[in-house]
Amino acid sequence: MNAARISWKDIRDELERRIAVREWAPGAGLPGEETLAAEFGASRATVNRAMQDLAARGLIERKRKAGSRVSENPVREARFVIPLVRQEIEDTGARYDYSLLSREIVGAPELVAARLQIAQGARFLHLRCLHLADRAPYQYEDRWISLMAVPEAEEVDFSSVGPNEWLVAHAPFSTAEYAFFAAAASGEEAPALGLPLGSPVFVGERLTWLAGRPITLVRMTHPPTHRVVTRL
Amino acid sequence: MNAARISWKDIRDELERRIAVREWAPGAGLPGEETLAAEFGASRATVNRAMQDLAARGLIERKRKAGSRVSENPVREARFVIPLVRQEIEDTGARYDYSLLSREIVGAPELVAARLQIAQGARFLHLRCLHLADRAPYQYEDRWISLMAVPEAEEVDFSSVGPNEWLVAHAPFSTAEYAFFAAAASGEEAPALGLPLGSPVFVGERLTWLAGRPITLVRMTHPPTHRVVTRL
DNA sequence: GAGTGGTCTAGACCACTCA
DNA sequence: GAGTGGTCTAGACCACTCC
Repeated sequence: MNAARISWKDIRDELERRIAVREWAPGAGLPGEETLAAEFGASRATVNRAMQDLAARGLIERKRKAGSRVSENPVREARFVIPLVRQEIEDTGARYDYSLLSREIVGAPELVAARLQIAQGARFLHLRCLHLADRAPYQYEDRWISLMAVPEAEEVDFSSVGPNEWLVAHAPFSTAEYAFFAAAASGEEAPALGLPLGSPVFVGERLTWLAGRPITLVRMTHPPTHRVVTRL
Repeated sequence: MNAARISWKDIRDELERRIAVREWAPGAGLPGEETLAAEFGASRATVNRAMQDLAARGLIERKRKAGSRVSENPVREARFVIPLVRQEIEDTGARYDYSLLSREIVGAPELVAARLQIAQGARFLHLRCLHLADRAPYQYEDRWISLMAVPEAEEVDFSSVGPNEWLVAHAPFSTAEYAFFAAAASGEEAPALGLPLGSPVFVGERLTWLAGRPITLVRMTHPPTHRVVTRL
């Protein structure tokens, strides 16, 4: 035996290289798995693994009978990690602080009910919190928790543990929707974040469900210095 | 034969269900692949495929010798599709229009050079464009193209084809970095988008390289109605 | 050292889709 | 109908990591 057995990652990288240098132009067909397997001296399963990876990232499109081809419009996908605020802050080496600004049990207002597709007036726990990085406001959190879905939350005092952390540990979810957008700092957000009213803020909104039942809705507001970054 | 052979997706879904209903709590260990294979009446490779999928989505963590365990902090990953503006607009059924606002060849200013990690003053094509959806401003594009990396761009008149579309078809890239953030509309952006100066805008910034050489830097500015949405 | 996941192989059958 | 990808199997060896 001389060389190490070829890995599916090697094959993937080589295929990716050929696409990058236009050896296979966009729209052009790739050789079949069998052919490539022979070329690389690997089994078809290994080639398949490599090509599945490329397909999953949108670099190639695969169809039975038709074969594989380089995507015309590389539907590039960006992947963002969505960590807990605390982790996010501590990972930068900064000190994390948390404070609960308000806590009340109320019927869901129209806006919240509509967003979660439930009846207006359902009992909810409404929390307002602030997360700080090195004593500076990092994120203002406005959260609604369905007491129908998570009744235990009613007994919890969120003064020392953030609702996100508590929910992660106590309430599983099956589906989530996440949205990013820019907005003007509201009369609640601006003072909490120490910004002038109407400043641009970066907002992340998240909704989660378990088996169709809404669990929580949260609006996370960041100062305009905040960036969400990813590499492709 | 009675039942269809079990699929790795079936196994994945079943494992995911057990995690969702806390049959396996966060932090708890999962059975080994061999055990699960026996339970499901499948081969270890099939179970492996299912578990790899869960691991890729951050639901479980896997370690040799230690085994697999349910993630304590489900490091949920969000995946966003990054389409061409035109596609993005036309997919909503809206009419797409494009206009070139300015085109000039200049040395890279300090800010751009720093961002791309190149020498200041390198020759760049600087374009300013506007993309409209149903006649309304949708995205203001401020783009820098390295003429060293893409010399053909110098001959191209971008009055009818957007630089993004042209680049996708003519300039491959190997690495890209993408960032989202909120900002206040600048003196260039505000009038182009028909917004008051200083309005909150949603900005996407993208840098691409081919084999270490910078190709293009683009800042895409959207009105505050813009949302980037994803489902997990 | 030993257990668990990571990966490869060779062969097989199936399912989708194009012609 | 036939070609190509999708997937499963059974067995094997390797690599990492914990003890």
